[in-house]
Amino acid sequence: MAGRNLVGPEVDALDLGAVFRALADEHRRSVMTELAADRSDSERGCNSFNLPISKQTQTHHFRVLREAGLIDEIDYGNRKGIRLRRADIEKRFPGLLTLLGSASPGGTAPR
Amino acid sequence: MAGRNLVGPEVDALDLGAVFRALADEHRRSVMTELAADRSDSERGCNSFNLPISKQTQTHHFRVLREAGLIDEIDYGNRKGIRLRRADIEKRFPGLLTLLGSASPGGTAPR
DNA sequence: CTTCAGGTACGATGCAAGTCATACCTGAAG
DNA sequence: CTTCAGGTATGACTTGCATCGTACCTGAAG
Repeated sequence: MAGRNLVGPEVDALDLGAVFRALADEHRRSVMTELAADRSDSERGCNSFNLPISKQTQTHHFRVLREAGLIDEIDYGNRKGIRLRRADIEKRFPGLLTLLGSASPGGTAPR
Repeated sequence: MAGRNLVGPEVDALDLGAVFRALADEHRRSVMTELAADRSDSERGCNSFNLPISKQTQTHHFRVLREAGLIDEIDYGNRKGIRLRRADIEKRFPGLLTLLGSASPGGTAPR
């Protein structure tokens, strides 16, 4: 079976407040930074991020990211796929994903 | 007297987490959106934003914005000036201020 | 069928954050 | 001096949120 896409907000309904609230958490931001860095936008598993938190908390965080409209969650029943909504984000909030890359406080020019 | 500038973090020390946490609040984000919209970057008074909250809470919010490195607070003793750190923000997080402009969920083209 | 791993639902807990009340400080104007 | 408006400090309250424990669901492999 192809898996069902769990619902998130439409492109036009994306709220900047929800996005900032979602990105305010360290763990969620690290997930988004990883996703933004991978330009192939391949679907990833939930535990491919090595988050140092319990699985219930991971469920919570991915839900927040989805409800903010940042990722898609594909439900396969006993496992789940994560995909970045790059096109939608770039359309609604251009530059946001680039911003996530310039996170490290040593910045874009380490040398 | 010229007024003393209250201390905030240096440009290189700006933390994206603190910035997102600061912008997660509605009131602080509205202040930042107003500041970002004014390209003259003139110094503004604290009560020129018409925030529907008490003055103690306003003190709190401006402090958070300053500690995140987003604004400067100039202390005149019995009043205070607010100035956007546009250059620093653009240097460290290019595109962030533009992002604040595309906030409204009807977007850049209301009509 | 049973077993097992990945994921969710619900509830409880602990902590951070937004809010305001009271009291106090600061500088300008009478 | 006194008065007054803008701002801050401290403390209390309340809400939101990140976290986890227990229990349950789902699909795949024996």
